[in-house]
Amino acid sequence: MEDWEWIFETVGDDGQLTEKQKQIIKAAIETFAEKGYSATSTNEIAKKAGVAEGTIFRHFKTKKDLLIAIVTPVMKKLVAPFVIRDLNKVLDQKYDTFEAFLRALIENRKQFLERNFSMIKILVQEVPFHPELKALFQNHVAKEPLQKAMAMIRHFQEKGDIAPLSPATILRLVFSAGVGYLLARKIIDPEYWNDDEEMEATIRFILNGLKP
Amino acid sequence: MEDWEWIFETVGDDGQLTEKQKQIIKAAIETFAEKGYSATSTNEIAKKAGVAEGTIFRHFKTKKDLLIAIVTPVMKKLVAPFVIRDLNKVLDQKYDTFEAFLRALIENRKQFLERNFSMIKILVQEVPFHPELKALFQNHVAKEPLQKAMAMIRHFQEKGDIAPLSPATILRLVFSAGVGYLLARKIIDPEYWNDDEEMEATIRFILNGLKP
Amino acid sequence: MEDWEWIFETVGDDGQLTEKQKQIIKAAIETFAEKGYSATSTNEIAKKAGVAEGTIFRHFKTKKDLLIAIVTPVMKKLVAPFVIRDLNKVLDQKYDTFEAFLRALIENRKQFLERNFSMIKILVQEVPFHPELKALFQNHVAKEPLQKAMAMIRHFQEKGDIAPLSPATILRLVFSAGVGYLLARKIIDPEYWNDDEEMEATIRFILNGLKP
Amino acid sequence: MEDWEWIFETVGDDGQLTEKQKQIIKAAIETFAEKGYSATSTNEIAKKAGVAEGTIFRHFKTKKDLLIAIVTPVMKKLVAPFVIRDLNKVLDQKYDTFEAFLRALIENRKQFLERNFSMIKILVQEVPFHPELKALFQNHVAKEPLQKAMAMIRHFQEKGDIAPLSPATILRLVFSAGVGYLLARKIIDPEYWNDDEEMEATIRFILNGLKP
DNA sequence: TATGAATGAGCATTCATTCAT
DNA sequence: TATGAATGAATGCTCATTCAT
Repeated sequence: MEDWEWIFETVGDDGQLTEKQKQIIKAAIETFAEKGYSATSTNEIAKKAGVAEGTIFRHFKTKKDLLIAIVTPVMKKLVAPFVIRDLNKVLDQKYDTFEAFLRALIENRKQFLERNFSMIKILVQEVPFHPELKALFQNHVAKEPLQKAMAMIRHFQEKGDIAPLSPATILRLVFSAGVGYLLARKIIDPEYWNDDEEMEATIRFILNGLKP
Repeated sequence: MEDWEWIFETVGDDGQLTEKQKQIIKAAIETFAEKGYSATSTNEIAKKAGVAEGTIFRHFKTKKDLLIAIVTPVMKKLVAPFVIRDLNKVLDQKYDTFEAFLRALIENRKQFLERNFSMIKILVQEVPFHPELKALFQNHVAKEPLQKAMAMIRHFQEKGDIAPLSPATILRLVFSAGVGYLLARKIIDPEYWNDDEEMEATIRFILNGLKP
Repeated sequence: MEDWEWIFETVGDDGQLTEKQKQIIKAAIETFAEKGYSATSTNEIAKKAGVAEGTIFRHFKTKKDLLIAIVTPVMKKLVAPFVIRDLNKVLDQKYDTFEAFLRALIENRKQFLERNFSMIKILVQEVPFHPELKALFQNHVAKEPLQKAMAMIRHFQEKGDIAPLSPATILRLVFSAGVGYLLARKIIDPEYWNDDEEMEATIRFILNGLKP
Repeated sequence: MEDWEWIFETVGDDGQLTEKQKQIIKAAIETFAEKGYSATSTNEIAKKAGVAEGTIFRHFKTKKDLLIAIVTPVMKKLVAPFVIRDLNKVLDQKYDTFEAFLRALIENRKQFLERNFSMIKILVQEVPFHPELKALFQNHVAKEPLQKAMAMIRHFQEKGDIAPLSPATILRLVFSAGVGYLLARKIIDPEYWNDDEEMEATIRFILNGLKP
């Protein structure tokens, strides 16, 4: 069982996936990530999964359903750190400063990205082309998590940790810098990449950039 | 004649494209951007361009050739600001400070993005899936322009405008913040987006973040 | 069930062909023979076979595979009389004289040609244009059968039935006369063709021509 | 100017062919012989001939017309030895015996085959598939030449040189043996082919086979 | 006369999906 | 539940032929 197989727990009504279903999802993730959704044939997925082509359509009514089955749980987990009950308690107890919070957040998302790179790649590639996925995105990402994230920012602004800009702007700046760092790690040849230094530089950059 | 039709001047040997070729390229850009390269059929392009399907293949031997004909000139222009002879002269004469340079750069790329959004969307979407495009990218983007950009950063470091971090790291940080800003402009509902404020905030963020 | 349907027993791994596959092969034989391989479209074959075009490609990966599936078993049977174990026993027991052997051979091949004319026509027409078929021909026709045929000729030379020319030359002369006879039967208007007389004349011609 | 270019003198109304037309015919002969008529595209012929595709259709209304322009003169020349005025004079003056005639005939056709192999290959391959060519064949080959050939045979029968079989049968036997010899020469590896010996054997075989 | 761009029907092949077993 | 044969529409691409230049 691999690291990213948590996905199997979230699909389906009762959290029960047969072995075949898992094989299909796994094969689909690999192939969609490698060649793109449109350029992947169900035949190819069936072969890689070791099942008959018909079996795919027994479990996922259409090819697009298969895509949705992959993308939905990833969307949810993607913004997991921002779906918190008792947000303020967590902040008060765990994160004295914005810096502490930022370090924890980046570290956490770094691990998530590491373990789910293929799925996130599919998500990013395909959302622009499928209205269903856009709707999913709006539901799972653009509503509650966004509010929570901005509440966090306000919290640290009140504490005087960061400048009194619009929380949406700050979110965007932090997000850009964070995603830029995470993406560069995956793209740049490890030979030229000193991860500790780069992470430190990124955090310094954000903190200085947002100094009140 | 639309804004982005500069592309027609760069395609072909002698810069001569027939009207039909232009129609095909235009239709292809629209459709590739809307549905993705793989999900677009040549039949669809032909209809949108108002030509026979065979005509497409007279001018572009394969569907992929058509993609390449679109993507190649965009790649070149994408990094145009960093392909400069007499780099230092330009910097000395035109940009007293890093801030001036940064403002000019963002403004310039903002216009480019505005006029070429579809083509850049295609480029970003398809590069990961086509080795030929990756190779093009390496030739046109990852070599000379990167060197030039880092030389610029060193220039401003020597002037004491920005912190003495590794130029590659600074490039990444500025690039992340810049792209984040440009992307947000296009994605976020204009009702909630005050462009002047956001640009100002972004520039402040970068300058503060990189203060020596 | 027609005469020539022995072909179905030799195709496939376990000699099992579905009804659809048989329909496809039958339609392909008819059409290839009538119009030639290149001038026949898979659409045409599908219609004549009463199946969907896709069905052809489920069973024969390419159009050329279909050709090969037709031609291979015919090649094997074409030289069947010369693929014999215990060659000498057969000759000693069954054929006292070269004449007896020659009569039996011509009669046997006459029937084979009658029943497989279309397939042999395809074979002869297409071998020159397809390297794969040439290779098949060399394997199935030009090796063992040729050796066997020449051994037979030597056998009758030793018995003093035929002149002591090179066996290869004799083979060629007999083959030319035999094929000439078989071809003429099929081409010449039956009204002008007295088969018994022509066969007798051909056999006399060969026997006299090769008298020691 | 190559050996077989006599073909150019017979095509066209007034025996005048432009250089372009010659190039086209030459390219067509090469390609038809190599890949077959149906498998050859006019584009391919145009490229090989160094002319525009439209030029082909200016000179030969359709692709089939081009085939006919190639095949017709070859058909005429193929049976040239049997299209003779004053047949008996020729026979009395030039050929004392059937053997002398046979030798001269084979030698003459050998040279013709040598010089026109590609065109004869096309002729043999395509006649079965094109009713127009079949009609041409009947006109040019199956009428006068056949009568002449049979008259020759009767002449030698009256002289007592060959057996009193039906002239048609004798023609067939001689033709089979002759074509078998000519074909074998072209097909069999020259290393294993002693032409003088084989020709001698073939002539002996025919003469003995037809001895009265 | 010669060109080569343009055509649209036709090509072999692949596709997502269905359905009898 | 799982299979894989069957489908026919759709795919990217080629074809012989036409026609304005």
